[in-house]
Amino acid sequence: MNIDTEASGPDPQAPALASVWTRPQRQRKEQLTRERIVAEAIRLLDEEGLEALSMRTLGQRLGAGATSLYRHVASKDELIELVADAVYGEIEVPEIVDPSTWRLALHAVAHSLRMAGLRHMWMGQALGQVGMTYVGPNVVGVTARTLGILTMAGFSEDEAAKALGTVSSYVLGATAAESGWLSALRRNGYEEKDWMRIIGPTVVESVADSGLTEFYLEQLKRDPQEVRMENFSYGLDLIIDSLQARLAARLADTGDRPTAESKK
Amino acid sequence: MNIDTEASGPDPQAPALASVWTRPQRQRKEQLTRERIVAEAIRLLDEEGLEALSMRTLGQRLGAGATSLYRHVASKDELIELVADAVYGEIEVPEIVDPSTWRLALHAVAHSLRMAGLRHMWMGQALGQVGMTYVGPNVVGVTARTLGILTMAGFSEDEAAKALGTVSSYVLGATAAESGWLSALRRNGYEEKDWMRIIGPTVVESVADSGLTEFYLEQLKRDPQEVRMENFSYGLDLIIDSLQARLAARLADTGDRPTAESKK
DNA sequence: TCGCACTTGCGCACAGTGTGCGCTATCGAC
DNA sequence: GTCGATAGCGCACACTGTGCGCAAGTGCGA
Repeated sequence: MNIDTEASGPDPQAPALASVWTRPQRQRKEQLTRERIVAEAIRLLDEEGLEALSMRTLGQRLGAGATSLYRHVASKDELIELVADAVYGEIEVPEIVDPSTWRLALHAVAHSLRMAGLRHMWMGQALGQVGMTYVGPNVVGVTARTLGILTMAGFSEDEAAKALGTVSSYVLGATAAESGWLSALRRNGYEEKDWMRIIGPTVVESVADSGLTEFYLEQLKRDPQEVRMENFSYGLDLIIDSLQARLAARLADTGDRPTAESKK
Repeated sequence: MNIDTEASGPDPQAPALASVWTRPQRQRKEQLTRERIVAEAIRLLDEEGLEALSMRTLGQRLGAGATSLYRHVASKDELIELVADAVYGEIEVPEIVDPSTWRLALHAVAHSLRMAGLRHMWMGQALGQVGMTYVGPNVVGVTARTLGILTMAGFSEDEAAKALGTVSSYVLGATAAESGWLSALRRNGYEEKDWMRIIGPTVVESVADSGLTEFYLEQLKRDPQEVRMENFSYGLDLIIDSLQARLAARLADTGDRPTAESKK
């Protein structure tokens, strides 16, 4: 019997089949990889928020022990960096052909970034936790491509960098505030509209002596989502308008066509 | 002996003196108050950063047990809200008399906010953690006074609110990025200059295919602190310039003097 | 003056965290 | 078939926020 088992088994096909089915079982359990870990982390974060992300629960969701993750990820902070960079991978930077469309392109990037931030409402917290200036490949990619748009449009490299810095600071700040607000609401089980009705009076009272009450009361009647979008666009336009003015001044000085000098 | 002890003690002065010196000892230990807790928390945060703030160490610094703090503060999150609001208390909003100086005033508020954020480099993280849109008295105060400046200058309430939202999103985003960057450096024991020299080549390599290398290399030679300040001012001017343009357009339409209509 | 209610502080305990260490399987190459 | 490498895991440690119940002290009414 022992010999049988070793040689070919009682039923020659059984062990072969067993080994075929047991070996993949390990692999069917879809070996832990950095990609799988990051993907599942994002799913967990989207569902439960940043404070719910622990190595133990993440491991559990992957059918693995907590410490197994450390074979692929050096620390929780590193994982957060990876996850943040992955979100930047969702950002779309349009390939522009006509440099004069830089305005639209920049708009698109900004809105894409905002939408990513709102899809993953933990993004603001995560960036704060991790330093906000790590250099992941996707971040670098988005940055480089957007800078490309601006230099093609005629901005100097120096000004393009400053401009992009301004836009992304604004977008990140605004989006962090928005998503922080929204997730705070959700954590307390409120709907956006209800909350407005509850906190509204308090806010109004607080600023009563500034004579601003009517305006705030007016705000409460509108669709909050629409208001947020409008506010965001307002600020973005403010910045882009100024950029356009500077670009015009610059081009008037040199008298150059933008495409001629920078489109290599 | 028992009777002695009860009546007046072996040495009559000893117990009296003891009670005199032991009772104040409790009060000398400067009773725990919310203010003291918040102040010490800020000190701890400034010295050691957000991740070093634990109820136990904070209690220890105050000569108290960890759970004693909970008599004055509902939770750690609430403490962070208090601490964040306290920082807003450091912001200076100039009292303006001439409405046309709104530009300068807004500049001053923005820079004051940035400086507060850099003085307390944990501020960005804290705001992210706590929702960023809580309504503490100091936040409300700064907001209301700044809105006052803008409406006095001639902005409608609607536009003043949007404008302030834009500015503070930008400032918070930019400052969070700056302080995140700086504290990440400090955590790893680098000086700003050293780091630039270390990471510089990597960044340059990353964006090499965009042909932006010369510019980045140039950046590395300058004083980083000055560069950061310049970048911040660039973005702020971008926004304020646009605001001025909108205000001019608005006033041209109505033909009103700003002071006449809004100065109460 | 006494006594009582009430505040303030604290120790204990619990559940949960990130992560280092060392063991055990399994896999790929010779 | 044997062996080195590597992935995964259990255990353990130090540490976290915070609920609970008890002790000490305070101020107020009788």
